[in-house]
Amino acid sequence: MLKRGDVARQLDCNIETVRYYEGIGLIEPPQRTQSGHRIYDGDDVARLRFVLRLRDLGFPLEDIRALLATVKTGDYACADIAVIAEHQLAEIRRKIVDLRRLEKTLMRMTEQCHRGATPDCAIIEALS
Amino acid sequence: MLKRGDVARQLDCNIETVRYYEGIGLIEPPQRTQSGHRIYDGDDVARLRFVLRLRDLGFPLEDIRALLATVKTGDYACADIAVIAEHQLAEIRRKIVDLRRLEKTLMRMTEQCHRGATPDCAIIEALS
DNA sequence: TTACTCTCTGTAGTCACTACAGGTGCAAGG
DNA sequence: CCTTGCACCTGTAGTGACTACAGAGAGTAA
Repeated sequence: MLKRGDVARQLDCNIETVRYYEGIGLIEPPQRTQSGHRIYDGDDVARLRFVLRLRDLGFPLEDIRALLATVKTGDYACADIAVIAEHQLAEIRRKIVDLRRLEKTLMRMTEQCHRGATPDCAIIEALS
Repeated sequence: MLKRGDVARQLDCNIETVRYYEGIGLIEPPQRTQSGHRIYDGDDVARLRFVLRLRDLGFPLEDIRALLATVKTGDYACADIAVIAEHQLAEIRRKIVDLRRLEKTLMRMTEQCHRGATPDCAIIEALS
């Protein structure tokens, strides 16, 4: 039986994030002590870890919520999950493509720069 | 002389963004008509385009603000600009590395999945 | 004149947290 | 037993970079 701070330490997330996820209904409210302190059992921790792993894979919280709901019913096909995961994979690849384009542009710009002590800068030129 | 909507169309940005940038002091307030409508001249548009290009390169607005202030004084060395640009380049590369790691993880997970009609899913397994 | 579009203002909502203020609970040291 | 200090409780506000909306005034074409 862990308290909120213990859980946060164990899963390496911010203590406030745990309360936030409960507030928006992403995880179930845990048991409380008589004085009102939250106490988390092994299942609570496992469910939060599941959420955090998806988050760390870049899934938006709404997608995580939907995935949780699907998994909870048990009424889903493995193929459905694969579709969701591949959608997320496509999102990530799109972002990589975007960033690589930015990287190229910035690289070209910095290469042009003679790094002088005067304000006639190729970078500023390129932006104007 | 263009109105706000014209500027937004010309620079392909949201009309509200123009007002927002004025509100946070990122661009100077333009002239107004007698009735209070904003009117933008060529210089106004050029300055906004400069800001939008930096934004599209992923610079945070605060960095753009600082860059604008520096360029405005004219008292800067080309080398300083190069440092800022290379810092941003490093940021972008860091993000690419992060995303490529996520991509690999998700790829491995989806490859494991047999895409069946039952709920015994390798992806869910991997997350639990 | 009427109808329609554009602009004006201020404010609230988005996402995913994060930080803070002001108060209670709990556990260990003296 | 008392105090000290940390962990926890609640609600709320702030972050970044917009985006959307409500309600009112301005401009234009038929």
